[in-house]
Amino acid sequence: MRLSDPEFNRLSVLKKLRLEEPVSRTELARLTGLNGGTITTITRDLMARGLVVEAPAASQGGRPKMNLRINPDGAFAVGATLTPDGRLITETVNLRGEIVFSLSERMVHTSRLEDLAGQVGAIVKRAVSEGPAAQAISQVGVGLPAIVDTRRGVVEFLEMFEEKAFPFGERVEALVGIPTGIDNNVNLLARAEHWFGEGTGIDDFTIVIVDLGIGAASYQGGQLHLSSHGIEAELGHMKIMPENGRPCHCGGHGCLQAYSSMSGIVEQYWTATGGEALAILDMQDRFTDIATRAQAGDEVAQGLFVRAGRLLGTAIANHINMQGPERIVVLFNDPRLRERLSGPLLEAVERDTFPFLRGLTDVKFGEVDEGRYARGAAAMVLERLYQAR
Amino acid sequence: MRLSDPEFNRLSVLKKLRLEEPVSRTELARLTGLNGGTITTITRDLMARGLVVEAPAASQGGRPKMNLRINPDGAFAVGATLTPDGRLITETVNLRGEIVFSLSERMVHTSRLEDLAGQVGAIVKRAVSEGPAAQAISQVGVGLPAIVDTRRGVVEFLEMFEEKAFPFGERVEALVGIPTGIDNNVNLLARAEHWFGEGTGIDDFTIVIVDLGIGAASYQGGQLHLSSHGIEAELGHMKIMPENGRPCHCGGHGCLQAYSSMSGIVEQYWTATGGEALAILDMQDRFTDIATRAQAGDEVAQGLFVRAGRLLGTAIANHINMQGPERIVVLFNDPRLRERLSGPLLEAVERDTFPFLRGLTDVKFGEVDEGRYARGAAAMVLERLYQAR
DNA sequence: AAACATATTTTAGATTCTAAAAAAAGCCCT
DNA sequence: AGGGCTTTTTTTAGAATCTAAAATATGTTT
Repeated sequence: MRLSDPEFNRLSVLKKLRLEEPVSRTELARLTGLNGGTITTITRDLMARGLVVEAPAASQGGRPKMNLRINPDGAFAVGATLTPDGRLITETVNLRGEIVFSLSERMVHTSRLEDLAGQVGAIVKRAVSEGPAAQAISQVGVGLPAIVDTRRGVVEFLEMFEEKAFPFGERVEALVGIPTGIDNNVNLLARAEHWFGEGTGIDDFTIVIVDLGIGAASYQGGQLHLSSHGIEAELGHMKIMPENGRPCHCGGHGCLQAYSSMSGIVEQYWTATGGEALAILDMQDRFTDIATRAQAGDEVAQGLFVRAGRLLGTAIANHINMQGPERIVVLFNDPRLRERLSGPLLEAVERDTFPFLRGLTDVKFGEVDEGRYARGAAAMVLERLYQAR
Repeated sequence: MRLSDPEFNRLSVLKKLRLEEPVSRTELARLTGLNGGTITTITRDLMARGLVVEAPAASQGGRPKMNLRINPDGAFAVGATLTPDGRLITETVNLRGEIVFSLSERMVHTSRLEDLAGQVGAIVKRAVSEGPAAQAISQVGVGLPAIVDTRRGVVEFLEMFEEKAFPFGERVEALVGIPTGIDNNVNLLARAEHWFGEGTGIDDFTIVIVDLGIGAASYQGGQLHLSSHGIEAELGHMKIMPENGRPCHCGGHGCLQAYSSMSGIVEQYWTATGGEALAILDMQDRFTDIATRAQAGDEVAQGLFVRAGRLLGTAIANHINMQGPERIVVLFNDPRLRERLSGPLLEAVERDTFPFLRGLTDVKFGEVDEGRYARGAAAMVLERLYQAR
C-alpha cells in the first residue's frame, strides 16, 4: 500500500495551476511547497498528457519565466444529470468547465434501473458522437438525484425504483465505451463549486442547495466528504423543529426541508390558506404565484419566506458550530428564493453562530443552473484523471 | 514536502498492534495491507524505541510465530486536566493508558494565563518527580476547558481570562522540561475513546459529553477533526429550539445545552418551580436533588429528563444526518443522567435519523471519569511519538 | 534425519521526492 | 559584440520508503 494517494502532489499542482494560471514553474514550486525539480517532472508529465501547455512570458531580468496554463482542449468530459422532473441534460465541457455542446432529452418512464441506465447510455452516446471532439472525450460523469456510492459507481437508492445497490456506472460505461463515474447531483454541484466557483481554492467549505428540497455537501480538507457509509449530507432532514414539527416526505417531522425548501414553502402556504389559492399543478408555478403574492403584500406569504430564511440560517449556523468550514455557499433554485431568504438567513447565521466562531465562516449566495451539474462532472474528470493511472 | 504524513504507516502499524495484540508480524502485514518486509523494518524501529516487545508464541506447524505486544512501560505520559471547578488533576499513565500515579491539587485563583501556566507547570513538575519512572516520562499533555489551537499549543480563549492566543504549551514545557502538548478537554476525551475506549478501531466516530454543558468531538477518517479554525465542535450550542428558545450562557437562545445538560436541567427546574426547592449552592447537589425528586415521582422533574433526552437524541440524529459516523459515544457526567436520558435519547435518534442512514450508526453510552482525560493525554503522546521524529 | 510448513528477513529494484549543481536564456554594460 | 549578471528551469545524485521475490529460520511431521 502506498503512503497515501500516490497522485496527491500531481493533483495539488494541477489545482494550484488552475487557480493561478498563468504561472511559472518556480512560482508553482513556491505555491505548492514542492521542490523545483519535482515541479519539472510533474509538469512534464502533465504536458505529455496534453493537460497543460506552455505560454511564454516577459522577462524580469534573468532567464524569462515560461508560464504554464491549463490546456482547455486537453480533455473533454460529458456531464449528464437526471433532473427530478425526468429529463436528462448533457453538457460537453472542456477542461476549464466551459460548455462546448449541449443535448437534452426527455426520458421515457420506467421502473427499472437497468432500463434507466440504458436510456442514459444511449443519450450520452449521442452527445459524444454528435458533439465536437468525439475522440477527445476522456470521461463521462453522470449525476443522479439518488443515494450513490461514488467509489463503487453504485446507485444505492433512487426514488420510484425498487432495486438497491445497482451498478449504474458500469452499465453506462459498457454502453458508451468511455470511463464513466456517477455521483449524487448535490455532490456534483459541490465539485463544480470547488473547481470552478465560490469554493475555488478553499479546502473546507459546504454548499447548500435550496431547491424543491434542500441538499448539502462539503469539502473537508480539500476532499469531497463521503460519509463512512458513502451517503451524502442530509441537511434537508435536519430536525429544526423537534417538537410539533411539520410532517416531511421522509416520514419524519420538523425537517428543515418542510420549512425552507421551495416545496416546503408551497405546502405551508397551502395549509395556511386552505389551498384554494393554489389550483395549479406544477410546483414551480405554485411557488411563482406565492412569490408574486408576497411581492404584492400578502403577509402570510411574506411571513413564510422570512421564517424559511431564518430557519435555514439556524441550520447553517448549527453546521458551522459543529464543523467550522471556511465558507458556506448557498445556491438557490429561483432568484425569488434568493431575494427573500438571504436576508433573514444571514441574520440568523450571525445570531446563532457560537460567538467565538462568528465571522470566521463567510456565506456566499448563488443560483443553481443546470450547467453547473455538467461542470461538476468535469471536475470529477479532473480528479479522476489523477486517480486512474 | 512529503507525499503526506511520513509516519502514516508506522502509526497504522502501532494502532493495529494495540488493537490486536499479541499479534505476529505476518498477521500485521495482512491486517495493515503492508508488505511483510515493511513490517519487519517498522517493527524493528518500534522495538528499538522500546515501544514494542516480542513474546514467543506456540507453533502452528512451521516456524513458530513471534508475537509482538505493546510494551506498557515503553513510555509514560503525564496527563493533566484543569477542571471547571479549578483543580488540576494529573495522572501518570503507561502506554496502555493504565494509571500508575495520581496527583491532584487545587489551583490558586488568578486572572492571568501566564500565572495559570506557571501553576500548572509546577504541579506537573511535582507529578513527574514524585511519581515513578521520572526518567521515562516522554511527554506531557495538558487538557483545558478552553478553546485551544492544538497544532500551535495556543490557548485561544479561556473563560474568566482576558488574554487571547496565549502560548500555553510552550510555557508549561519551559517549566517542566518535557515536550508538552495542550488540547481541549473534550478533544482529549475523544482521543481517549479512540485509543482506549469505545472508539477503538473506528475511523469515524463522534463523542458527546453531557456534563455541566454539552461538548462534542469527532474522529474523521482516523484523525481527530480540527476545524479549519482549530476550534472544536460546539454541539452544546446547536440551536435545537430556534424559535422562543431558552436563553443560554453563550448569549444565544435555544441551545441544546440549555435543555439537555446538567445545568440546563437544573435551571429549567428552577424556572418551573420558582426556585424555592433549590436552596442549595452547588450545581451537582441541586442536580442530585432533582434526580431524587424524579425518582420519587415528581412529574415536572421526570418531564424535564425525558425532554432533555429527546432533544439530545434529535441533536445527535442531526449530526448523523450530516456526517454519517460509524458510531456515537455519549458520555455522561452522572449515572442518573445516563439512566434517565439514554432511553428517550435512543428513541429520538431512531425517529429522527434519515431512513436510509438508520441503523448504520450505533450509539454507545459511558460515563465520564476524570481518569479518561489522562488517558486522552496518553493517546496524544502515542500520536506525537510518531509526529515528532 | 529428511521432508515439510510457516514465519521472518534480506535483497534488488521501483517510485517519488529533495538538495545542489548545471544549464539555459535573456538583459545590461562597457 | 562579448562578458557578466540574474533568474528560471533542468539535470544529477542520493535519500527515503515501499514492494515482490528469494533466502533464511525454526519449528512439526513422517
